[in-house]
Amino acid sequence: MPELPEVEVVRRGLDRWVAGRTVERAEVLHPRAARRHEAGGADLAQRLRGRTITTASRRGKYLWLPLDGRDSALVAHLGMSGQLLVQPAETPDQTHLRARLAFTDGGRELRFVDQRTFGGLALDALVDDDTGGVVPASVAHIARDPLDPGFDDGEWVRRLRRRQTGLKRALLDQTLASGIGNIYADEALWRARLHWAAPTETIAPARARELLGHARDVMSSALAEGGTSFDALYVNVNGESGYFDRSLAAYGQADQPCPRCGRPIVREAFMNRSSYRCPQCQRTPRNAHR
DNA sequence: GATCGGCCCTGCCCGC
DNA sequence: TGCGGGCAGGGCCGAT
Repeated sequence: MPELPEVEVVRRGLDRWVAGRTVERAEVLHPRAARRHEAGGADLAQRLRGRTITTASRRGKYLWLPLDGRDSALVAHLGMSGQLLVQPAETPDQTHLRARLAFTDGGRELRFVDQRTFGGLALDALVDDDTGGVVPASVAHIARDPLDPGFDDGEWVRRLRRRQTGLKRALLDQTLASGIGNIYADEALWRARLHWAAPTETIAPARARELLGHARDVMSSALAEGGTSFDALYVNVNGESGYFDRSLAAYGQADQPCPRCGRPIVREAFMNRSSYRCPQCQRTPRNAHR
């Protein structure tokens, strides 16, 4: 899904449905699901047995479930197609079921389902990061996200302007600000009337702050609507989809009229993916970083 | 050190 | 109807 709003929807579901529960049995059904756990899937499953999940945390697109003792956590990343579902044990196995946790209370299972296997699970030590937070070691390089109360807007602007690249690359860089992916980058740039290739090094600080504000606003709005879903792949822990796709102005809107000026939105190749923009509102800058 | 392209996967949709 | 190519919301790794 999974950009910040969608991952936060999942985090809230996990906090409600699995916090306080003790793992009776864990199974890892596909090796790629545990490839970030160095000792492998069997080791991961064995180490989870008997551990109690205390809460559900998130930074950017990373989720983690701190375990009793609070010195380690089960880390999850959904990748492009991952789902964490809380379902009755009698629910038939999904085609792409990659891992399963059953709990001592005999209630609903936690399932990791992932078609494309870009996502994964790992057990990791919790460490202090350099911004005063406690995160899994494998997440320590990820910046705080714009919805995090500890996010430093001024520092983001300074670091952005030290980069020599295009605005969208910088928005997607999870070590600068986390949680923003292809959808919300395009939506924030559209709202700010900025081109994806506009240079980071010459953007006025006030314009940069504006762009950050739009990124924050668009992700907050998406979160309020349960996230963005184009199809059944992107769901909360109960398998339900969000509604924000109805509010997208640019992303995925090729040939549709720009909601501001009416010019057709264009799709352009970008980093082996796509970028969508309005050719009128988001003019190509002279010194673009292609 | 910073930046960027390639690549890891599966499935769906479209055009031929 | 069948097949091949392109594309999909991410991030790590290695080359430059």
